Amino acid sequence: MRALPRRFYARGADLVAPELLNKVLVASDGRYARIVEVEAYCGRDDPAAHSYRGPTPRNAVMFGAPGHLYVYFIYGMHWAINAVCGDRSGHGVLLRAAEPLGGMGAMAVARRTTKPTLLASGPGRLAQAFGVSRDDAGLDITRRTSRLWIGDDGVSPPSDPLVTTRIGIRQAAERPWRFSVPGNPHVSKHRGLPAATTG
DNA sequence: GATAAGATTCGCT
DNA sequence: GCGAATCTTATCT
Repeated sequence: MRALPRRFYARGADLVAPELLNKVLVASDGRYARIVEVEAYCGRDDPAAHSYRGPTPRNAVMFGAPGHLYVYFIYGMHWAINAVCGDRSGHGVLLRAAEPLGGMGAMAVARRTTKPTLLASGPGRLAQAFGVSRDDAGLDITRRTSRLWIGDDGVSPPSDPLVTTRIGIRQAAERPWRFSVPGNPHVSKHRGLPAATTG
């Protein structure tokens, strides 16, 4: 499996996000899973983005080179994983859910459940399944030598991704920036509103 | 230095 | 469906 090149990430998060569907998140210990649900956060154009008000110590990595990992801690108990996108402009794609393909034993231990659809269906669950924490902030996900990276195993993104509004935000909640693989049972159960279609 | 809110999950009803 | 758990960060004073 090849790693996605840095130029893949060097576009707006809203463009990168749907193309990350069906790509594979790989950990160096053998855990890997197919990405089935993502959300785009578009920097200074996006009131819901952590980077909306400019660089801070927490979000600094989002204003660095694309193809790195932005990791944050939320609600006092959950970690979340983002791929930094764009051109040092604060863009990122939140990885919300994945379908486990390998290393499910380690994921089950980390998650304290063996049910496949509970291993990585949700941003907090996905991070926990992969053992992600502050230590992984800033990882270069374009390199196969990194503890975590994103690869392409030849499966194309869906030609008709399900496009809805994002989950759990209050600002700019109406923007159609959540993308998922239609019908995949590992997509998180939260309901976004259907995005307006162009016909 | 204090406070409020947060890109969530889980268990109980 | 609802609320607790739990702590970091940003934004005040």
